[in-house]
Amino acid sequence: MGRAPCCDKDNVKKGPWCPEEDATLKEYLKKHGTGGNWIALPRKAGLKRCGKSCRLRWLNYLRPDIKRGGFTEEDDKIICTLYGSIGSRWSVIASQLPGRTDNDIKNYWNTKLKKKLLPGNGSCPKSEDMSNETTNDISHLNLQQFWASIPTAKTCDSGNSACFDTNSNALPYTSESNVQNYDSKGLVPDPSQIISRSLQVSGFHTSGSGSENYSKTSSQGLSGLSTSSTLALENSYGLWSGINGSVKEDGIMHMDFGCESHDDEFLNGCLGFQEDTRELAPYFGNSP
DNA sequence: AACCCCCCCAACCGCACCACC
DNA sequence: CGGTGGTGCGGTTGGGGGGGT
Repeated sequence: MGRAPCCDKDNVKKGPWCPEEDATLKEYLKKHGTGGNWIALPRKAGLKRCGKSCRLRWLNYLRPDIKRGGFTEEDDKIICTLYGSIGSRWSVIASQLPGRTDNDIKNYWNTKLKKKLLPGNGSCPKSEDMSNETTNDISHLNLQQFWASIPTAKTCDSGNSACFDTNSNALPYTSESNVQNYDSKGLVPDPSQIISRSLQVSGFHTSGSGSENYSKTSSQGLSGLSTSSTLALENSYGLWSGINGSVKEDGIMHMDFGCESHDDEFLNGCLGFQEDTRELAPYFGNSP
């Protein structure tokens, strides 16, 4: 038996909002706020709308600080980079673009950016474009917020390490095969390639000998770093922009973010593919 | 001018998660 | 600890507008 609907669907208006409804909702929220209950809000405000609909209308359209249209190249890059890292987690991506809504970004991606990413089309920031900007400079992003959004860690059976359950969408790294098309600096030309069960990363520069690696779990925060933990990104795409890296004796591929931290050195981290856990692991620690 | 097609985006839907009891 | 209600999120849809013929 399914759960009860959130509202009486027969008695709520659906479809486009009229200016009067917008005004009513705005006026009510201005006077009373949400009162912590969107479900009850339309009744109190005298609107024949579902609470969810009111919430959506406010968040995506009526909110005063909203920014509409006019995506810049910089916005494109941020969206592309984050989509490559975390997939379609629009709310997280939106959190990096003040004034943008997840719905707006989702629409923008589906109608514009996705097309740019198709092979042979690309004007979305590709490897060459982005490599001109030293390394992938995403230092302006709120990385603490970004990583905090990644799902809760679970323990996995690889010694004392913790890994993140990716619900099958982890990058399919396998140790037994090794032919894939990741570019050290740019987009994977066709995301569907990631489905193949092999991986080869090329074009990395050599770095110094290994040092202790650090990683974080989403519940730890950057201050609670521990050794030997791994993190699998919940995504199915590879989009590595300007990342440098190297494979070292320990079987871990160390990939330098090139991120600069505003407040703490840990953000000079690296990404690693760890053989024993078969997980993509971003390590936060001193770059090797 | 009329028709058609395509694109954009606002809005809906259903599910997952979380807090509370 | 399980049930319930509210919230948040991502996928999808469909109406409307604009451009092309």
